[in-house]
Amino acid sequence: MRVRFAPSPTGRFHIGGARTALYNYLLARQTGGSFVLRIEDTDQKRYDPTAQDEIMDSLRWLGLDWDEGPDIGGPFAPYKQSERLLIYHNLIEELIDRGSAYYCFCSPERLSQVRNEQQKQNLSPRYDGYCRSLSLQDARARAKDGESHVVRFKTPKEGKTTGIDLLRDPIIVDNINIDDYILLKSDGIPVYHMAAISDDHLMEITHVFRGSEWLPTFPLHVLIYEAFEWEQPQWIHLSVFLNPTGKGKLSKRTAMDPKSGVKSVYTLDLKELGYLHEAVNNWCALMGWSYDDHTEIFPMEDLIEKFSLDKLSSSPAAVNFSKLDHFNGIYIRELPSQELKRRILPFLQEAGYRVEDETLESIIPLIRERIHTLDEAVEMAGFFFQETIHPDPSLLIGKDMTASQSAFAAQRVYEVIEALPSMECDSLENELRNLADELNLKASQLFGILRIAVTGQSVSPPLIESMEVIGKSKVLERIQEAIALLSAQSDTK
RNA sequence: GCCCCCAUCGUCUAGGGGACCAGGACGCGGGCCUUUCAAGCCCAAAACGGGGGUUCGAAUCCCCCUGGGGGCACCA
Repeated sequence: MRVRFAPSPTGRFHIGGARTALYNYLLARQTGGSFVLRIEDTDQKRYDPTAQDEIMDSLRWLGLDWDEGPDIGGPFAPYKQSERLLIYHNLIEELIDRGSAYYCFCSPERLSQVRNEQQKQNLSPRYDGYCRSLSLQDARARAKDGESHVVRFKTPKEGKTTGIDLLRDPIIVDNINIDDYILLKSDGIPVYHMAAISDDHLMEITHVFRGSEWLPTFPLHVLIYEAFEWEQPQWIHLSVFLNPTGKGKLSKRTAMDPKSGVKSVYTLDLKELGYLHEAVNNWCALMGWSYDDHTEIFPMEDLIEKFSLDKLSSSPAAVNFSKLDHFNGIYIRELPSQELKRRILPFLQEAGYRVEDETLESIIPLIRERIHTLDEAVEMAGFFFQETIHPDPSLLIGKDMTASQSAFAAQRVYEVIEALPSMECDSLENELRNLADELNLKASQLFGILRIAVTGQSVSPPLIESMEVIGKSKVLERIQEAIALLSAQSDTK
């Protein structure tokens, strides 16, 4: 089995592409086949020189390594279409010789004029066949003379064409509805219809995954295969991703709207947002594919083992980022500590913290259940690394307490901790609970004051364990500061 | 306008004529646990778009309608 992922380097790499690449990869790895990366850069106008790197970086991040591609070569090199122009030219010559394609000298102006008139009459815009019956000899001569021209496919005017897609019923279209599409542009570069079809054949691709936006031109592609008398691959047209509401194709516009819940549609952004590639793969896989009526967690090995074409869905899927968050939380909780540490580190460093390995190591168990994305570690655990924190003074006042009562409690905590031989958390907790009893406070009242004093946050990792990590002197320092802040407040209660 | 595709809870989905007064998951609501927040556990609400057929029997098959999506470039 040979599959290929064939993106165009025209912009940023989005999650729809990630899913298509994933399915290709899964099939290749499951069957021991080959996964080919091919760059379809036949559009010189939309070409983005940074795009190929982003495609490859994204695939690498996701762990979707390819067996043949522009960077590593392979038996069917080159893998960039711009480097295969000669191949297409020869094939187009062959197609002309076979009577399935013809030169067309119509100017863009004439073409748009024809289109306009057709639209005015409510007809489908279609090439009117002006050059279709030019004598081949004359046309060749004109082309050789340098007259600007394209080459068009000579679509049969009668009959029907049937496309077989693995996910749906046969798609049968009247040939009269298929345009004489341009195969070769006047700049000598082929369009997708020519290049992709040729390469899939030449590279011996057995299964083609592509977006459902190709369904309308699917019959044309079948016709091209027939014209060359080539054997067709298995076709799988994947449905598009929809906006979270299920209305409209997922777009970067949606991602701009915070209400949509769409953090970004770009794969590499997801990495920056603190998502694990394991979760992204799992999430993508399940939009359009399912295994059974209850299994949802599929690490890559399981995906490779269990993926199957017959469980693919043909209906479009709305993306749901809260589900991604859910998956991400699960994978974060299951990641080995060393690995989680390694992945969180860059986010803390990015936030400007100097992170000692040992500190981070002891923090991991305190935060791993509390974060859904890696970047949340910054917010959750920043206080461990800050030299000083700046708690909101009003939050330092305990529940149903006055400022001076709170200050007194804090003072007593200070004394208790100062007297303690170590910050070992079992004994620390014991001491503090005893103190709460002694002060006639609920544990939650005392811990509340302390939490704000030590972490600066009303939501934090477990307090006692956090204090143990922060260390005695720094904890005492922060309590001291809290007492000062409390003493400066009047008892308004 | 023309062509093509799709249709089960808000969302992702299971379902392949009787096993379905439709199952799982996210989210939402409630509860338990609890030093906050999570995590975990438990409970609840929530769907077969409509109409015709076929059949003893339809979420499942067929047709129509509706809705949604995609396409109609010298883009992919």
